Amino acid sequence: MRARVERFVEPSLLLLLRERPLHGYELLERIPELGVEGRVDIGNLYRLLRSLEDEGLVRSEWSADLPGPAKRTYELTAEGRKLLDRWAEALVRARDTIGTFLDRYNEGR
Amino acid sequence: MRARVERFVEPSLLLLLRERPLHGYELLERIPELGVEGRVDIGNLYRLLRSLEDEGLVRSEWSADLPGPAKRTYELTAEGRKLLDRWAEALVRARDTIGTFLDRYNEGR
DNA sequence: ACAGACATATGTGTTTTACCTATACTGGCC
DNA sequence: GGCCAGTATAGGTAAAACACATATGTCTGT
Repeated sequence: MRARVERFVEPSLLLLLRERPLHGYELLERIPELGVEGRVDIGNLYRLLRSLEDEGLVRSEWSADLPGPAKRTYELTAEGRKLLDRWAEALVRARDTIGTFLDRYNEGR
Repeated sequence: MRARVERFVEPSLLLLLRERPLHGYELLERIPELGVEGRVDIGNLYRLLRSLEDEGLVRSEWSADLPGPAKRTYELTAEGRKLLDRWAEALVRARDTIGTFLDRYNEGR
């Protein structure tokens, strides 16, 4: 699809996990709260979570206590928290950039 | 590199070409005006221009008149103009989404 | 004659994204 | 008891996007 802005899933996961530990499927359900456009692919979401874990940005364990299917609960590490802070800075800059773009767009009509 | 917002080159080309026809190398030089972070790969920029042309979003021809090395000058088509308008709408939504994200980020400190 | 800036272009490997399939547990319904 | 839908995690794979490198040719200044 054309005219989409991407790369928003990773910071969304980090922000949601800063608030409290969640498992993958819950993250999938909550991401729309943050205004992410289009559906997030669940397969890629699990892969992303595992790669974040490999890099020490999140930590997980199986939650044997919870009812229902086996759930892996993720929580943010101190490193992950730092990455979220860097994402927030990047997003502030991105918002400014978009503003500059739109001002110039609106000048030409 | 982590914590970057991407996918900004295509709308930038369309916006610059709406203002006036330019050739690839000029586009490369002007993109930073729009606040795009990081350097844009020149090879991919030429490829993107040709794929935009294949889709009828821009039109080009060799400018034999201009001095210096052979230059291919691009101009925006009506279709390209429409795509730019859709990009502008998408970017307005993206800016709002970033705002929502940052509000929630700042709530948690 | 050579170096450096201008200009376009291709090759290629990696990362990201989209789409599809597989597996398994649980609850409600008939 | 059998079935289905919803919950939950995960892998396979092809396409698209991106980064990095190389090739080719023109023109300007020294």
